[in-house]
Amino acid sequence: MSEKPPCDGASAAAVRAPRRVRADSQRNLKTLLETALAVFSTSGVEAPVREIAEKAGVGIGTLYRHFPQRSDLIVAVVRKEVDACAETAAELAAAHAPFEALKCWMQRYVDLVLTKRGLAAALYSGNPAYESLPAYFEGRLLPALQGLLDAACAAGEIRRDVEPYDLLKAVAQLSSSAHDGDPAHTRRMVALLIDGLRYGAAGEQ
Amino acid sequence: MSEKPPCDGASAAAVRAPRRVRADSQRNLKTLLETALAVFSTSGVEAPVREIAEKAGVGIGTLYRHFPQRSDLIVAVVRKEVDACAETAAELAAAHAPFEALKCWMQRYVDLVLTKRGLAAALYSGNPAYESLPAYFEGRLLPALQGLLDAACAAGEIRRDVEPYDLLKAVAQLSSSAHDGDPAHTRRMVALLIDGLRYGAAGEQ
DNA sequence: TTGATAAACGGAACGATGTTCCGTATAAAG
DNA sequence: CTTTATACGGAACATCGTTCCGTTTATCAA
Repeated sequence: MSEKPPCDGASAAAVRAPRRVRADSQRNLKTLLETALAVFSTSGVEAPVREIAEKAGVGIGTLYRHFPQRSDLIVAVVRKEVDACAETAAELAAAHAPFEALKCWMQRYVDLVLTKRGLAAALYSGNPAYESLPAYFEGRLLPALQGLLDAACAAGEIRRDVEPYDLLKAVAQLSSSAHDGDPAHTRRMVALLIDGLRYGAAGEQ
Repeated sequence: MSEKPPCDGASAAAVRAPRRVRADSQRNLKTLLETALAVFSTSGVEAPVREIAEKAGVGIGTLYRHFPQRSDLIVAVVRKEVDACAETAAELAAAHAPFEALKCWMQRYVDLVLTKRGLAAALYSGNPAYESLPAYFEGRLLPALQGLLDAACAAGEIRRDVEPYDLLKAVAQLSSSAHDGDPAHTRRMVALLIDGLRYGAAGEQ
């Protein structure tokens, strides 16, 4: 058996010392994600991978090292966006009154849906690579919205008979039908929908 | 000016004698449509055009002469399929009792939706080439279903309070959710839905 | 029947795209 | 500083959709 210097106090068997991840690798990964988000928002998800690699100042080989398939990059970007949107909920809840936070977050969610132009095509493409995305959407976004709704309910600012899932879906539908209209209209309609939550609240006037 | 032999008794100006469409051209067009339908049903709409041309025993140039864009071929096949489905309605109405005809046609419609796997992606792709398809669906299928429903209503076999549009959409949804399930389940559920039409009919037992 | 001719055919070639491969560069560890 | 695992870069490949143009052929008039 080959002798290796002890990793630490643990038994020397099995696992070999895992070298730390190279700094440039981490940097490139971060840059690629940011660039891909920017490009996807501008040109849609069907943008060529080469364009993303170039704008990130990185070779195609590097891109493919981090994301073996084009779909992996798309999935990573979407998940990161969803994460960011979900995390916004807590921030808004801490900074505003419950209903105000809810209202702001909904507009944030509209942004999320709006910038994902062309993603629906990928989702419905039958490509197994995207199958996990809808579940991820729900898993992250539902709890976030649930928290906001609970807080607003507890404060007596909104009614209690609305399901987070229904709300999420309704807003998504309002947003997706606006692919040929102006985003301002979508925002107004969503605001109207959310205002509807105040009707019949516990602390009604 | 060049001299041309007179076309016919009409004034010699403007229109020249339009030569008849070549027989091989018509034949190739027909073959291409049939082959494309077969290939799309097997491999999905994302099948390469070259494969279709080869299986049709035709050069790519010929395919592109008839369908300048890949999307043109897809649209043509879909429209032809929709036409065929719509025309089935009249045949079934002539051959069966009203409700039986309705029931059969619905299963025919399920087939139509089922074989169009992956077409949803094209529809939602934002490609303007497919924008006209949903309207064509409604324009052809709604009247067909309307006729079957009217006949069944007149015979007192079903209730009158169901809109053709709602029915079409419901069945499509039942079918599309089956992309990961078995078609048999879809068929049973659709049959159940249609049987629901008999509840509360004029001539109820 | 036989040219003349417009129309259709066939497929090589082009450009774009996703993906692979491998020689080179370099950050981390001793 | 030397070593070495790791990551990088980009040429090269395969596969698309699409274009182009020389060749073939169905139609029509004589």
